[in-house]
Amino acid sequence: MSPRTQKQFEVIRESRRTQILNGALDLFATEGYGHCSIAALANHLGISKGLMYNYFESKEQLLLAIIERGLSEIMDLFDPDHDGVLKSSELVNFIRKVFSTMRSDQNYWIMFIGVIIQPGVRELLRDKPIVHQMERFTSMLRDYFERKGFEDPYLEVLTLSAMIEGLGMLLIYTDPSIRIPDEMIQKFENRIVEMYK
Amino acid sequence: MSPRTQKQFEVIRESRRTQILNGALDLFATEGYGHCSIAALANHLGISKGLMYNYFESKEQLLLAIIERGLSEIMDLFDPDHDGVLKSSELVNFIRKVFSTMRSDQNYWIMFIGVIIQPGVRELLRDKPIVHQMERFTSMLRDYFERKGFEDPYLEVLTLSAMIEGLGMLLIYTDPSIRIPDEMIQKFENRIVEMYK
Amino acid sequence: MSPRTQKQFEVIRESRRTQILNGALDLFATEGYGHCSIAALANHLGISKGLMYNYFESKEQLLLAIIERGLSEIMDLFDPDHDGVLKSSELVNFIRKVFSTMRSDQNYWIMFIGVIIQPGVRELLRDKPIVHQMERFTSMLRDYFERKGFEDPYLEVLTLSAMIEGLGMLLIYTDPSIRIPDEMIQKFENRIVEMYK
Amino acid sequence: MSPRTQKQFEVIRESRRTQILNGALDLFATEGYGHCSIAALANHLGISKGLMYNYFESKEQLLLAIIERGLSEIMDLFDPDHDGVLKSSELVNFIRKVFSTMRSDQNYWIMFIGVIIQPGVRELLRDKPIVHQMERFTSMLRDYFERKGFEDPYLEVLTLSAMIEGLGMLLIYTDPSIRIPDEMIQKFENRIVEMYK
DNA sequence: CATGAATGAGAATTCATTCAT
DNA sequence: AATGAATGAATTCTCATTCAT
Repeated sequence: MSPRTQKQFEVIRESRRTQILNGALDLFATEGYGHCSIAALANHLGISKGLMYNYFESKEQLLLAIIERGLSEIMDLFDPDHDGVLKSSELVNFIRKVFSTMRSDQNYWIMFIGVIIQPGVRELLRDKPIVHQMERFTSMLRDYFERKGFEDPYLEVLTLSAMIEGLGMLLIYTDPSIRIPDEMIQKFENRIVEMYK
Repeated sequence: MSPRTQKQFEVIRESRRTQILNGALDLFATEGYGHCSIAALANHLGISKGLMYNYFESKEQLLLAIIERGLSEIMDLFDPDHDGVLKSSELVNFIRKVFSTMRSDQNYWIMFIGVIIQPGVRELLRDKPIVHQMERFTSMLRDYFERKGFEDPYLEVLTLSAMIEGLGMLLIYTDPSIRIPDEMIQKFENRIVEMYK
Repeated sequence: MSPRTQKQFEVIRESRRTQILNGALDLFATEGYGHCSIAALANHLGISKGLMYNYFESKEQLLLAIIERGLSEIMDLFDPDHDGVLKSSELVNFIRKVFSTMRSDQNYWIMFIGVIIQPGVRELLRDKPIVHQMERFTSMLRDYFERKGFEDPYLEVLTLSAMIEGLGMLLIYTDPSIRIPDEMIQKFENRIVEMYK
Repeated sequence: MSPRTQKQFEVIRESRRTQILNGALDLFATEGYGHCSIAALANHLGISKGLMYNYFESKEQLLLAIIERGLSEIMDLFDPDHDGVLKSSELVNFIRKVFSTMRSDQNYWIMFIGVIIQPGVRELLRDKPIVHQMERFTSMLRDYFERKGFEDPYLEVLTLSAMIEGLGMLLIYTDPSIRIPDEMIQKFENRIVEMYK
């Protein structure tokens, strides 16, 4: 009967926030951000429409939160010891993890890519801390290729990034009925690892 | 003022259709398909809302027409002599043209990719003739790599496709203020040409 | 069967606009701006909800348009020959007309006063041409009292304005069951006319 | 830490109630009753939304309490010895106090007038004791003018009331940048006092 | 062929109020 | 007494589409 403590409220908020974030990712990924209404989201989550606005300012801010969290998760796969220097094993590990994630969470990637290239989304992201982390990603990669003795490190950054992104795209719009076989993805992954390990 | 002939009507219709298609691509690319209303489109084109429906069944069908035309244009870069066999010079030409288009029409690519990965769009495209052409593209490429003696032709199809798509993605979401330099894109292009010519 | 001309469309728009303006004034006055929904307004007018947005950007802009039109009408009672100089007969006429309007359109005044003193409304009105006209009103009145030889013309502007406004207020919140008798309003009106004719 | 006595509880409740009343007046006056949410109010007060409902049945009842308190305060300026008879000095005092309050608490008047003329508010007030007090105010004033030998006492009630209300209105909607000078208000006040002292 | 007024089905959002703790 | 998460009804606003002219 005693009132909830500050702590209790925080726990409730945090878990609810996560629940909404996950549910929204789910729905946005399968139905598309544009076609998914707040009503549908609330329904999917079993909560009221209003509650979402208790946690996020708008549908757009909710999307932004999803993107930020997603990018953070990718960045966390990178430079796990946070020493600012990329080791060969760390890069290999990163590549392997990214590929396995792409294989297992395709809907996630569809939504993710579909969303981050929307006009307007980049503007929303600008000045978010996550963007600076991504720049750090690029520069660490460049240093790595420099140390490895590649002739044009930046070209390699470009090549590696493009190959990863590109496979993501292929996975997305290749017709499900003629799915790219998993062992082919493995080969592709191995090729990249061989090139840059 | 003699009445227009059948022929004249067709010319008028065709040019109007093209005008709408171009204007819609413009606007969808810069504003995003979802954020762009028919009213805004009509305004942008200097025509009435009703007229659009005179040429396209719905906003969705308009989008579809844009995509089909876009894919056709890409396919037309390919196998120009339509003999079903890809020559080395044809492939090189194709790669060069794709890259130069990507450099000059970035908004087009942003919209294009943003649109084709929307959930629902792939369903719309299914069974459209253009999709069969794209499958033809893949199989011709595979044949080409086979003739060239590559160990795993399909892996090369994957690699080439991924590298092109991937660069497209990078161009799209790289912050404009730190644009990828054109000579770097050239180097990347050259690398691909060297790999597969 | 021929398409409507530009002129025809203008006629339609103007008459519709007026209809909406009148209906909204009606409803805002009797129900109160805050308690009157767009749905109720559309219903009252026998039009769709959406149509109102075809004519006014928002509920707030509709309100603004009502106020502007209302103020214009009052200003039009003033200085009818537009020579910038107020004649005694013109002032008397103005006072008489204002009082008769207040008597006959009480709901209008209730809404009008209720609305123009809302926080935020003054900001909306700022820079509208009508405000400049109102300043012209004050300065013409002051000139008039100066010519008439009043010791402190501005004090008379204040007194006259306050008496008119004040009666408006009294009419508004006096309990309808003990209505101020019309002949009392007449006496009040005569007193003002005597003071300033 | 002995348990609080009944008395202590009452003191706490009363001070909380006053705090809420003052804060609500503040916010309603500056933001407008309609635009001010309970959440905003709670935030402004540093209390929870729920607590407000512990003291007032609803937002509407809170508004009513503010109005009643405000009217009471004005009435208390009147007939201070509660003998039911208005003395000349009492009337002068009343006028002086009303004017000084209007000068110092303009936001209060803006909200107050803005609120009491809302459609629906008069209905809320009906049958409240405060309304009877206001009628008593009118009748005492009338008696006063009768004793003073005015030809038409009710006309003077009307005139005095209108002049006070009217100045209130002028203060409210006169553009702040061209504020009515305080000495002009003084002159206006003196004029009224001279008329009716 | 061309127009734009009109519709109406939803969409996002707000917010007074409740209630478990 | 006090909290704030949760609700849900109401509200503003959007926009693809129709249709009379």
